[in-house]
Amino acid sequence: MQEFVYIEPSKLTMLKKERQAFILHQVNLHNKVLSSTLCTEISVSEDTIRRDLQELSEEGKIIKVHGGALSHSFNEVNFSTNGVYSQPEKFKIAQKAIALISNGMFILTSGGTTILELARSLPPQLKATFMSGSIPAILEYMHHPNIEVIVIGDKISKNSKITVGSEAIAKIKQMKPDICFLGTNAIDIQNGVTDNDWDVVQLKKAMIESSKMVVCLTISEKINSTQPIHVCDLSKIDMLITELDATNSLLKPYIEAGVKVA
Amino acid sequence: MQEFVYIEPSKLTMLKKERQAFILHQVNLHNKVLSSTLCTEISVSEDTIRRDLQELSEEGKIIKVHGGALSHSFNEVNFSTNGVYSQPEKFKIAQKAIALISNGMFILTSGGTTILELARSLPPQLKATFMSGSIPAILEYMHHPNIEVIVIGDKISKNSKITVGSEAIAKIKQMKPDICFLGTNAIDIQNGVTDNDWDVVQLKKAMIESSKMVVCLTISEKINSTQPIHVCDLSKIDMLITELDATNSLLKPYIEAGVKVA
DNA sequence: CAAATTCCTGCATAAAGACGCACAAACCAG
DNA sequence: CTGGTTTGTGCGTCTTTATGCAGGAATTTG
Repeated sequence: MQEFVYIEPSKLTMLKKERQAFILHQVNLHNKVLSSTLCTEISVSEDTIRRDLQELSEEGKIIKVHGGALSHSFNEVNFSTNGVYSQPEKFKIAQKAIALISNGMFILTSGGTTILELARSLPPQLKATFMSGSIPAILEYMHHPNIEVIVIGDKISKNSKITVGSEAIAKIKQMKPDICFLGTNAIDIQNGVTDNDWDVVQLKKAMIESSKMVVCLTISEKINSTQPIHVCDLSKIDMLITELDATNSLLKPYIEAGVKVA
Repeated sequence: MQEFVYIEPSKLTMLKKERQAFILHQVNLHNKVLSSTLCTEISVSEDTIRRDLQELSEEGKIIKVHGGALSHSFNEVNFSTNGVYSQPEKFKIAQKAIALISNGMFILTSGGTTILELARSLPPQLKATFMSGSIPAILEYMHHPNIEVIVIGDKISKNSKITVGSEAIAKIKQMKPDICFLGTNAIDIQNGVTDNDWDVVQLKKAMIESSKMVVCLTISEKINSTQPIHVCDLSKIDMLITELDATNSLLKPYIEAGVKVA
């Protein structure tokens, strides 16, 4: 019935999931998409696009608005460093993470709000070198009196506010940090650490490979959840830090898998 | 001001949320916006702006007043409010600088409050690539809807809030930007451009060498002043932008020395 | 107080969304 | 293979939303 049945068999395999992945990628890339452009790009009806946006929105991956969709970075006003929503969980996580840091260490960090909380909570007397490509995190490190900040340069990914690309990865590979703190979007037993932004995943992979010790920070909410793109197996993780007590049953499988927990 | 000739009417569509995010950003930065300015900037009717301001005001994000809106003074953004010195002049400078930029250009900028004002004033429709090592400037570029941002990585110099060092210089040398905008600390006829931070000077030298066109931005107050470290001779400068009218006698010697003035 | 903005209230219109329905393709027992 | 079920997609119709426009009211300003 539809004309595309005969035109391009390769495009025929543009399944729903595939299409949604494409849309999500576009949103993450450009921070916004218009339904109209999408439907010409993918050659489907506006209805289908709308349904896709609807679903993605229900999954919390994008924000649907009249005429298209936006990435989350739009209404998350984490730009103002004055803690709008003070999150006690993240504070707790930050405290545990800080306990791992000693004077003179060389620390590599990813982005994300948990890392940001860590950055804010660093004790003023701490002397260390922090390296990151996350602009918000760099801002925080910069305010600290005794911390040296190394910026990883490359193109900025606007939605994650972090530099991504081959230059960034190459730079990371030259380093051998004592600890790598990873803000973690999803972690589970089967798939290990997963994420939803391809560029960020590449970066995290490099960070994990380079570092002497890899520490994942995450609120318990994200434990046992999965995102589409694989970052690393559990075996690569040295420690998992959540706001939970180490004895919490939710963490037990991870301990059994050989991950330290704090 | 300059006009942006726009070929693609489809891309002109700015989603409501997007527009409001932009407005909110402007309000937070400048602490005030005028409806009239906004409606020419975003190219929508004044009515739409008013409705946006209305909604943002109802959400408590701004304070609507006759003729525009104000930011909540308690929610201060750390950088914008640390007493930007002589802002009206810098705004004027920024406007002149923006007139030089066209869609698709690759722009290199240094740091400093004048550059920051330039970054804030970039019209939302402008599509260009900006490269900088200045964290505050990067923050601004990052919030712009259509600008790609390349971060120059290296160690952060805390007092100038910019990345400095051999890595940064090496990176700059690989580039060939269309325009280089230099925030300028001191300039005079005999010594040309001078500055007071060794690392920053090294960086600026590299920027000047790499760029097709070098534009110095400075408030007139700094004209005919000298700093200890030499950056470059006047001959390297293609254009000097101040808040003054080009006919001002203060600028005459520079014009005679072959520097364009705006 | 008068002139000029700016604001508000409808209203018109075009675009986008929601909902029901049809139909093809895939899926799945038997 | 077959007949039923599920799923995905597109098409109409109707509703909602967004935006601009026109006027009269309200306000700032000199």
